Amino acid sequence: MRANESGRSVTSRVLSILEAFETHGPSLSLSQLAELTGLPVSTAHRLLGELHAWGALARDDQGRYHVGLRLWELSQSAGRRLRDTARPYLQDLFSLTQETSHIAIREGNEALYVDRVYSSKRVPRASRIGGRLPLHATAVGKVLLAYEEPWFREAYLHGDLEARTVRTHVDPAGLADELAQIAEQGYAITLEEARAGACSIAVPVAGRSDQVEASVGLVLLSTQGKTLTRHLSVLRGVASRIEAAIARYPSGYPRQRG
Amino acid sequence: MRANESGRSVTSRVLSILEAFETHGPSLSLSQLAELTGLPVSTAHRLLGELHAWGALARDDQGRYHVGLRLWELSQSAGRRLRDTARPYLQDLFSLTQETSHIAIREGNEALYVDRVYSSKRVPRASRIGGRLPLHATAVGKVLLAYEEPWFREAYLHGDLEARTVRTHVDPAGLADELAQIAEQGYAITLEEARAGACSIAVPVAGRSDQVEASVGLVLLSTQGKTLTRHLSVLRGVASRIEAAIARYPSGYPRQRG
DNA sequence: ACGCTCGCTTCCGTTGAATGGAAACCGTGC
DNA sequence: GCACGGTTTCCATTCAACGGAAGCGAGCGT
Repeated sequence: MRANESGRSVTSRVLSILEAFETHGPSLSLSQLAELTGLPVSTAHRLLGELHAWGALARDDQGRYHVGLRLWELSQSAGRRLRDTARPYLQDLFSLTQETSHIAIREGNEALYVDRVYSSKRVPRASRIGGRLPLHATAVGKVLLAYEEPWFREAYLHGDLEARTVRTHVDPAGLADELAQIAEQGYAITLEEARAGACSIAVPVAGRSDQVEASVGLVLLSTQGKTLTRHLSVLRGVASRIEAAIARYPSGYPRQRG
Repeated sequence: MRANESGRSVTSRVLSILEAFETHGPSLSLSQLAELTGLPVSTAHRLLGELHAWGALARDDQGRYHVGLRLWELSQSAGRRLRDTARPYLQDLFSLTQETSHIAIREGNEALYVDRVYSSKRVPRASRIGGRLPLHATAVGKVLLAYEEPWFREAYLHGDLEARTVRTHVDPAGLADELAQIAEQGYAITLEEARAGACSIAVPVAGRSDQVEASVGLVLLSTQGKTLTRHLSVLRGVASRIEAAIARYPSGYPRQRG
């Protein structure tokens, strides 16, 4: 191995290629990938060839690379149980309210959207399946934060609180009070904090150990910001159904370590 | 390198680990992975450690490995355009018919389900997002096959035609006639051929080059097998909307080479 | 039409990351 | 307490990986 990034494993190089699609995807050229990964072009070319042959990546007519469907298929098993459990109820929630419904879990400092039900009618595009948004800027995220352990919440509030819109709450003391209120009242509301024009209401979904494992919410146009709580009972009803289904998970399914 | 699988690259070893989850997932122990991949246990352990540290795999309290959410997030970009384009219309189709709707593309000899809209009401579970079923055993698959090039169709019909249920059509000559009729009438129907208790109707969705790129369909209980064609007009309407949306894709988006 | 540039592809002598058997460790069952 | 099976760690050996150089092809400007 030459001095160029000596000590770097092949696995780490391959994963750095995949990482480049996270940060700069969805379509990247060979040269871009070499630059983003710090690999010489010939090395990148060789590793990309193997990933492409297997189907982890695809290549278009212009020679640009994308994530391949095989990786999509393979990874459907991740989070599938929660998604499959929640989906019918998100669908019911959508049918009852005709508003975009979604469910998120906490991943690090962000809300990760594991599913979402919406239609061609007005869709304030605040979330996307597989997408992430900062906890403090979303209703589902505020719920997840409100029910987290105090040390985590305090560490989060001491971190860098990004203002996603001009309406995002970023004052730590103000957010702490808000989260305490959310824990008391059992729901969170955001008004154009994640995205201009969109407001949201969310409630917690408890897991098997009675800890809050996810949060389910609705997204509406900001014109309906004053009447969000009218959806509370149906949201809570749906959350209860999801919790009951989670409680019915087969025994012995362990919590993830990683 | 020792004689054990000499000449095998690190990348191919890593990919063989991921492949093990395709075929034997979703939860595998270290020893199982070593066996499935043909790697010595210590080699598997080392490579798994790297995949786990990055988030490609997760490990539970019992030390078993699963596909990690990071891979799921990363791979959402694969097929996203078709999924995001089709979803609102699948949702409309579901709202109008209250039946499970799905969309599939052809991947090799199978129908790959890229999206599906369903609810907690009666759901004949024939398909699953990211799942595959043989082309000849599904309505969407028959549509895709009917509009394929003759050489592909003939090669497919000369292959091994699996009987998924006792009702699956597996006679090559009979299937050839059926596919010709499907191409003429513009829709396909299956009656308990993919799964007992479920029947389905599907129509084609043309891509930009007027070739059939996908197929959209409905799944119903087999008790409604005699009245499937009453859904034809709404199915065709939805297919047209999806085609129009595909036609509006930004210019220069190349077909995949892959 | 031609020359230049840039990105991609292929080649191969050199070398250090990867190898995997052995030993140690750990948890479970008897 | 012991045996067993699975997991984890170590390290001497070696060959898969490296990446610079050269070649190729497409696109662009003159």
